[in-house]
Amino acid sequence: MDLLKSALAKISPLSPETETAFMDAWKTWELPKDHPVVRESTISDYIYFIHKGAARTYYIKNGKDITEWLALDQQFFLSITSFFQRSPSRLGVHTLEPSVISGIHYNDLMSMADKHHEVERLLRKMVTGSLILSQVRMDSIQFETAQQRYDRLLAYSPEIIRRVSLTYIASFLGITLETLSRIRSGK
Amino acid sequence: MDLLKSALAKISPLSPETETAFMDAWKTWELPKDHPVVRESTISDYIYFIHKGAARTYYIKNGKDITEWLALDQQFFLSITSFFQRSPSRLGVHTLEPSVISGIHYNDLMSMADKHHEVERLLRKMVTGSLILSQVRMDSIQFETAQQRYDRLLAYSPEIIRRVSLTYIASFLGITLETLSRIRSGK
DNA sequence: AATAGTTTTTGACATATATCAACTCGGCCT
DNA sequence: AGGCCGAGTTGATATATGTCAAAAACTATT
Repeated sequence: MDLLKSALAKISPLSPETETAFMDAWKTWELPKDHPVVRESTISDYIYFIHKGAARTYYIKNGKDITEWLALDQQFFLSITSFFQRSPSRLGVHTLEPSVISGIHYNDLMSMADKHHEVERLLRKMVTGSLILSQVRMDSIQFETAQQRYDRLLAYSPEIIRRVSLTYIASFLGITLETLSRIRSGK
Repeated sequence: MDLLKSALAKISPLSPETETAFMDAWKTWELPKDHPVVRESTISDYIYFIHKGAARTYYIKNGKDITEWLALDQQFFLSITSFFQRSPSRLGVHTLEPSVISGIHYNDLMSMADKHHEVERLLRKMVTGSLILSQVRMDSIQFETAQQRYDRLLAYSPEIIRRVSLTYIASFLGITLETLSRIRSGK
């Protein structure tokens, strides 16, 4: 729980009382490799935090499996549209390694945000961070070549390249496995 | 000011006292056509609301003028990364029509969000809405063809196509003017 | 109405990346 | 150890969209 606490504290500090109450709302699961976390076509009710391990957010687009997000140790992840719009998402999530994952349910988070201004602020900052990331990623997809996107990932998160299979990385970067392979071999 | 009030109320209601205080923090400008709103390479200090008119958010990427966002009547707009990260942005904004625009300064917004839980909640919901939009747009850029993106814009906001020049629409859709022209002529 | 200026269209060609298909590599199982 | 299976590589070809250049269609101004 300490990793989660300190990850949250980095985003926005909570008073001791609020923190205690807030931490109580999180549940924790220990999952083996290749285990589902969120089933496709359901409403994704949780924001997750991965203490240790790796998880992949994906969906099927035109019969193809697309990696939407890759989360390694100490990262948060969620199905944004499903969670906030309370609508079933095409998104699924599964572990890529044995992982320890915590999650907080939408209802619990919202009622805490309602009760505690500090939690509302924390949530606002988390969402803002996500939004900035989303903008950067959009820019990258729209204007950078496949090579540049790969280089950016390598710089930003070499861990991903070390721990995740190329098939998943390719669709995460929005390119095919073949193109990624050619990029890595240097043309 | 009523348009702004009701746009805000639609996102998250404020108590009468908070609303009064909050509305006071907004400034309003009346601008002619083709007038700058935010200069490039400065920190964008405001979240804007356009009562009536049209504005374009743009930046220069590799010597090209790229439209980042188009806002018509009753929409909010801002330079997300610059505003929240407090960093100079490459982003500029200018009017495309004679417009009435209001804005709230970062410092004022943040101090109000600090003081009033309700404002914090409003801000959180605005950011969440932006995030969802950003996700949808990313998905569109990554997986839809130019034709599909144009069709989507036509369905979602025919006003934009009626009032904004094709040059700007093209870069907003992430395609060239020539490609857009061919799409419109039906191949 | 004529001119000048901008915006849009059209055409020929270039290019990054996708697609399809075959081959290779490396780990895993009995 | 041999063989199998999924993952990754390599090659040939296809395609959507970009680039460059010129023509045409609007718009505004005198």
